[in-house]
Amino acid sequence: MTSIDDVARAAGVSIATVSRALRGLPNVSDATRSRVKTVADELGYVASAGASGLASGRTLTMGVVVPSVSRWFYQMALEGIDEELRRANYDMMLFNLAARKGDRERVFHRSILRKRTDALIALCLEFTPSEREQLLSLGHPTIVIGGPVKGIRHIGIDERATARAATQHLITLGHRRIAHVGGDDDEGLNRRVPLDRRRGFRDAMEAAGLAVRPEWLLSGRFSLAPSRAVVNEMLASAERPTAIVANSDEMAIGAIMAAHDSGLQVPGDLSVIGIDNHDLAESFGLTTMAQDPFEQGALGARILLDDLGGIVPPRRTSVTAPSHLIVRTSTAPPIH
Amino acid sequence: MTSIDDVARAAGVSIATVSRALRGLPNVSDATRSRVKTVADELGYVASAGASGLASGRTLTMGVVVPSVSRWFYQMALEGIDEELRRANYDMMLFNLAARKGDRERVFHRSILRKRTDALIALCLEFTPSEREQLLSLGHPTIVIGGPVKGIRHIGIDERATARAATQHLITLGHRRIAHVGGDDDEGLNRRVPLDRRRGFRDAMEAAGLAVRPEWLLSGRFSLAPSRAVVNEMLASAERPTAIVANSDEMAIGAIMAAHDSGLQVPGDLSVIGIDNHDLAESFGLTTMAQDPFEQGALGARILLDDLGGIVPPRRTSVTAPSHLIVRTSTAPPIH
DNA sequence: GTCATACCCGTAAGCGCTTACCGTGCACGT
DNA sequence: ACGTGCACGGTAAGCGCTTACGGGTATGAC
Repeated sequence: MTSIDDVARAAGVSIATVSRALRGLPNVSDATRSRVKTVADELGYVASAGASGLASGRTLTMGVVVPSVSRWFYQMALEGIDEELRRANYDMMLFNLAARKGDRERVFHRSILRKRTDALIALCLEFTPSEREQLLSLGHPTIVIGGPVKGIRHIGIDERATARAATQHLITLGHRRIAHVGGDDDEGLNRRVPLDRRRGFRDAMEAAGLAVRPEWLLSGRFSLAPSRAVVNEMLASAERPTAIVANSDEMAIGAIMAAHDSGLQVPGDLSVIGIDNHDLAESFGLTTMAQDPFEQGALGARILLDDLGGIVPPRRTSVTAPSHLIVRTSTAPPIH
Repeated sequence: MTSIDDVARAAGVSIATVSRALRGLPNVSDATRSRVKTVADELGYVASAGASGLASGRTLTMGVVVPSVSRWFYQMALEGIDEELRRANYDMMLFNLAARKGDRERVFHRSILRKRTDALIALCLEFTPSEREQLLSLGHPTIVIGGPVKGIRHIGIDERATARAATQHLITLGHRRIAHVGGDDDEGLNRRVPLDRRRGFRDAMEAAGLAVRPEWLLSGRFSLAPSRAVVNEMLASAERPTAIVANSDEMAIGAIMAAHDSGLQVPGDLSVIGIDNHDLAESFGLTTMAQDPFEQGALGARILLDDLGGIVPPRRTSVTAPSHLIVRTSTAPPIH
C-alpha cells in the first residue's frame, strides 16, 4: 500500500506538505498543491483513516446503534442519518444491539466504547444505568432517536399526544367502542414508546368519557402477523369494537387483514388507524398519524455534526418531531 | 480518556504487558493478567481501535456496501452478516452507496478505500471497471452477494433457474397465458438479477412452447406500488393472463392487490407467484420461490472471516445459494 | 555448581498520519 | 541598506497501540 511517504518522495516535498495539500489546508502554494494531488492520484494514494484518526483525534465516523435493521422506522432513520453523514464526509459504523442480552455488554465494550467514533446516535434503545453512564463518560456527543432516555438529548414525536390524536380521530367520527393494539416490543427496546402510546389512547378515551375495556387492549408485538392473530381472536368474540387504534402501521395492516379474515368491511364494519405512515400505508388506504423517521434521523445527525463542528455551542435541548393525521380510507363513521 | 499508559502505571507493569494481558496472549502469568484486568476495569480502560489497527494492521472491521437499507433483501443480508461479525468480534462499517451518481466516487475514495476495514462485502451492486480495479487493488478479501460481478467471488441463488422454476410451477398447474413483472431497479444496482430472472421466465415459457407476449412483460420497479399500478393497467385490457410471475414478492403482492382492485379472485381468476419469501409473503398467502438472504449474508461474512483468519487458504470459488418453491394459496390451476 | 531451558516481562521501534513550531526566501516600506 | 512581515514548507514530536527482540529469574538436568 502506498503511504504518505511515497507521495512525499515522488512529489519532492515533505509529508507535512502532502498532508496539508491533500486536505486543502492553507500554507501550500497552488503549484505545489496541484503537483501533490497529481502524484497522489497517480499512485492511488488514499490516506489511512486509522492513522489520521489517531493523529488528529477525529475519526470522521459516527456510531449508530440500532436494535435491529429490519423494521421500517430504523431503516428510514438510517437513511436519513446516512444522508447527512455523506454530506459531511462522515462514515457510519453500525452497531446492531440485537436481542441477545449476553452480547450486549460485549458489544458495548468492545465496539462502542473503543473510540472509533466521534459521536453516537442511538435508535429506540433502552439503556441500563451502567450503559448510560459509560456512554456519557465517553464524553462525545450523543443523541437518542425514537424513545427518550434520561440524561441524553432526544428526538422523537410526542408519543402520547400522537396516540391521543389518533384515538380522537375515531372518537370524532363517532366511534365509542374502540380497541387498542399495543404491546411490548422486543427486549432491550425502549419500552416507553408503547407505554406512552397506550397512555395517549387512554387519555383520549377518558376525556371522551369512554370505557377502556381490558379485553380490547391487545398486544401485537409491533408486527403484522401477531397483530393479525390477536385481532382475529378479538373479532371472533360476541362483542366487537367498531374501531381499532394500532400502535404502528404494520400492526394496523394486520388488523385490516384480520377484518378481512373475519369477513368484515374496512371501514364499514371496522375502522382502523395506525401510527407511522409506513411505506405500505398508502397501498392499504390506511389512515394514520404520520411521522418522519428519515427526517428525525437526519436532524439527529445534523445536530451531532454541528456539535463536532464546534461552531455553535452544543444544544442541550431535545426536540419534538412533528406528527400529523393522514386520513385515507380505513376510517369512517361507525354504522350503528 | 485513560490510555494504556495509565493502566500500565497503575498496575505496575509495562504497556506491553498490559497489551498482552488484556488480549489473552501468552507470556503473562495468571497473577499479572488478572491484576491488569482488574486495574483496567477500574479505570474503565478500553483500547483505542484506531491505535490497535494502526499498530497491528488489523482493524477488526468489515465494510459492507449496500445500495440502500430499506429493502427486505438488504436488511436480511445485513442481519446475517451482523450475526457472523459479532460472533467473531468484528465491527461493521456501513457504506450506503445510494442512488446519486456523483457521491459514489467520493464515497469510494474517501471511505471504502481508506483502509478502515479488513474486508469488504458488497450487496447487489454493480461496479464500474475502475471501481472494480480499485477494489481489487485494495488487496483485501472481498465478496459480493446477490448479483455476480466479474472477477469477484459471489454468493447468490441461480437467478435464472429460480425464475424458471417459478414459471414452471404455473405451467405445471396448467397456465398458458402468463405475464411477467420484472423491471430494472434503481441506478447502480446489479442489472443482471432482473435480466436473468426474465431470461429464466423466457426459458420456461419457450421450453413449454408458450408465447411470451411483449405486452405482458411489465416493469414493477421492484416495489409494491409501481407493480400494482402496471398490473392494474394490464388487467384492464381485453385479454388477460391467467397467471403472473413477479421478480420479487413485493411486486407479487402488488399484483395480488391489483387483482383485488380489478375485482378478480386470487388464485381463482389470477395466480401469482413471487421470488424471495419476503416477511409479508406468508401473510398474503403468496406462493413463492424462497431464498434466504440472511444465510447468504452470514455465509459471505464467514468466508471473509475465514480468509482473514488465514487458517485455510482463501476459497476462490463462488457459491450458489439454494432457492426452493413454497406453495401457498396464491396459485392454482386456471379456470378455463 | 554449571548450563540449558522455560517462562515472564520490559525495551524500543515502529504503524501512518497531524500539527505546533521554526526557518527560509521574498516583497515591501522606510 | 536595513528591518518587517508574510507566505511556504520542512522538522519533529507525538497520537496509542502492537510486537520483535532481548534480558532476567527460576527450574531442571547433569
